[in-house]
Amino acid sequence: MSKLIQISDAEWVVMEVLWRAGSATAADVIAGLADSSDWNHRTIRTLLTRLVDKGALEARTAGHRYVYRPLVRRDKCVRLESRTFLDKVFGGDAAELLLHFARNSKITPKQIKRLRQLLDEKLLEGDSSTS
Amino acid sequence: MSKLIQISDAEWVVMEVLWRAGSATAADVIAGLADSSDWNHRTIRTLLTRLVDKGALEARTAGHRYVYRPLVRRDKCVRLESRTFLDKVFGGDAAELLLHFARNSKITPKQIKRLRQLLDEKLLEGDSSTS
DNA sequence: GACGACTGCTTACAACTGTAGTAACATTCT
DNA sequence: AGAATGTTACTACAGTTGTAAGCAGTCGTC
Repeated sequence: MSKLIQISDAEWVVMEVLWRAGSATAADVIAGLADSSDWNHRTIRTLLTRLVDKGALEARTAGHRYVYRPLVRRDKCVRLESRTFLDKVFGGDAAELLLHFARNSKITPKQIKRLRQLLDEKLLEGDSSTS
Repeated sequence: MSKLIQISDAEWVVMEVLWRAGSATAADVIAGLADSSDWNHRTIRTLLTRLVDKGALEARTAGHRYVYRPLVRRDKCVRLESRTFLDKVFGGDAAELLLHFARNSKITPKQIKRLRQLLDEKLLEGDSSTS
């Protein structure tokens, strides 16, 4: 029922700014991306408009300009993207995906331990004991 | 230097058949997808042609038709897709990605153990001891 | 040997993407 | 007030994607 919004790569970059900021004007977003991208400000405005069209953002009039605000939660989008990727590349097999990234990624010992801990918890959950 | 080939979702499905089969005619691929998809055979032929154009497949003439064969290795493509996805959605932070999938995926205890084992090995590798 | 099935070649076409440019009005600076 | 700047609305344009259709040659069958 809830809208499935397809956010393109370039749009995603813009969304990240909005997700972090909560809300922002076009100028804010442009400023926020000034360092990390070399997009023309027109490009960013176009992306904002498209995101509004898609329903990913709302554009609330404030004076003679808009304040944009996300209408979709980041984690929801992450989940959707993740699912799509998982299905496409790993045929839906999450364990395969995890093995792939565990093997091929640089992660610190600290992160490894954190991850192992999470896996341990997951093993326990699976047990019959805990309610 | 080696070509970076962008394989779309639909094309990926076709590639999977070819990666599994090693080589196949259009008819073979169409047959192979008959169950899992309801694409028109023309669609599949189009995808094959595009994949040849992209350099992902070679089309070797055999009689009056083609035998297709992958020119790119699956694991190379998996790596590329993975990298792209990782950068887009998790800002390149593999540990974040791993945590996400470890949390949100259904994986069997067996798979969890396998994964934990791999992480353990990775911890050891990281040590100063092994050459 | 004519006919229908199969094959490749060419074309279609709209939606989505990346990447802007123009027009027109608002605002701000001098 | 006039000029420079900012802002939205509309337009552009080629490349990719999903999803085929039409045409023409080939092959196997009746």
